[in-house]
Amino acid sequence: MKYPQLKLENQLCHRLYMASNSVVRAYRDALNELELTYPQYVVMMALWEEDEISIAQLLEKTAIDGGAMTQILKKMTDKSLLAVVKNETDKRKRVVKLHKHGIQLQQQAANIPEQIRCRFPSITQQEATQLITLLDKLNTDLS
Amino acid sequence: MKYPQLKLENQLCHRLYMASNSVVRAYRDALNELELTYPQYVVMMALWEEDEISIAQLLEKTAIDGGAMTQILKKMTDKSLLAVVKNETDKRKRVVKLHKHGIQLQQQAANIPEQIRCRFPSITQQEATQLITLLDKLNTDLS
DNA sequence: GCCTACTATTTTGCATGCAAAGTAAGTTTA
DNA sequence: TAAACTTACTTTGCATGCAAAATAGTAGGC
Repeated sequence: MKYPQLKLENQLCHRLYMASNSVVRAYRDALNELELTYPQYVVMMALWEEDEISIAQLLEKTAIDGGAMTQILKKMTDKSLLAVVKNETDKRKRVVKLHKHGIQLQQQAANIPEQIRCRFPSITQQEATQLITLLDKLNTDLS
Repeated sequence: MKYPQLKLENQLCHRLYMASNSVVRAYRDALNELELTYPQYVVMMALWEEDEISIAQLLEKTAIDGGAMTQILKKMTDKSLLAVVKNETDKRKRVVKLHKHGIQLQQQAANIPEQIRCRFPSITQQEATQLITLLDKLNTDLS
């Protein structure tokens, strides 16, 4: 082959692409029970950590696309998981606030991380930590 | 926090989600010059390695969704990068074959890997290899 | 050869991811 | 203070990713 650097086998990025898709797919069954998609689950995790934050803060924490976030919050509002309320101080800003149902969902979600963890038994705890460290480096470079 | 396992900070999967999106975004400028999207580029890489393979083989190599692949090949056909031809032996199968333009594009793509590599300077070559190894493990577990 | 099962691919409907344009409100500048 | 910016979101149009159903076409079992 003329250009070995173009072989799929040598592409770190293609590995990431596959891994990300596989992982999100792996969540599907567990999340279906909560009637959440993966991005919606990420939004919930962000809000369980800190409720009543602005949409900008939510975008920052989740790294979800802004355009998509509008739609995601709309759907989650329809499901009564949360509400998006105006900020009187600065009317451009909007604050996201969990509803009762959204708060209660945390308990049902508590066992999901463990469930997913079982899906990649070949990865040791040390390797998982290593992966996180390396991906954080990558994400810092690309942000 | 009641459930530390739900903290975003502890989510390997969220790191993957961010990294995959960031990396695909990083390709955009370089790929725009070739008028390719990232999945389309992956298809090209697969075909540059081995031309005239069936759609099933292409799906296997690229890990792209089957439903999406139909659309992707349609667009690439419109751009005269390739053709999808019937297999006379087994009429269910279809074979993907690069056109002249698609073959020539490889040369223009040759410098893309290097360009992308420059976007994450914090990652050493050794760490990149390590990442690939770990992601392969993960992908094997999830496949 | 006929019916059933299986395979390869496409289609459909929904949920993002993304760039770019649009909107509304707050801030800065001349 | 009015025009020019900037901020915080929302909207739009396009390209997937995904599950599930629909379409051929092929292979097996009787």
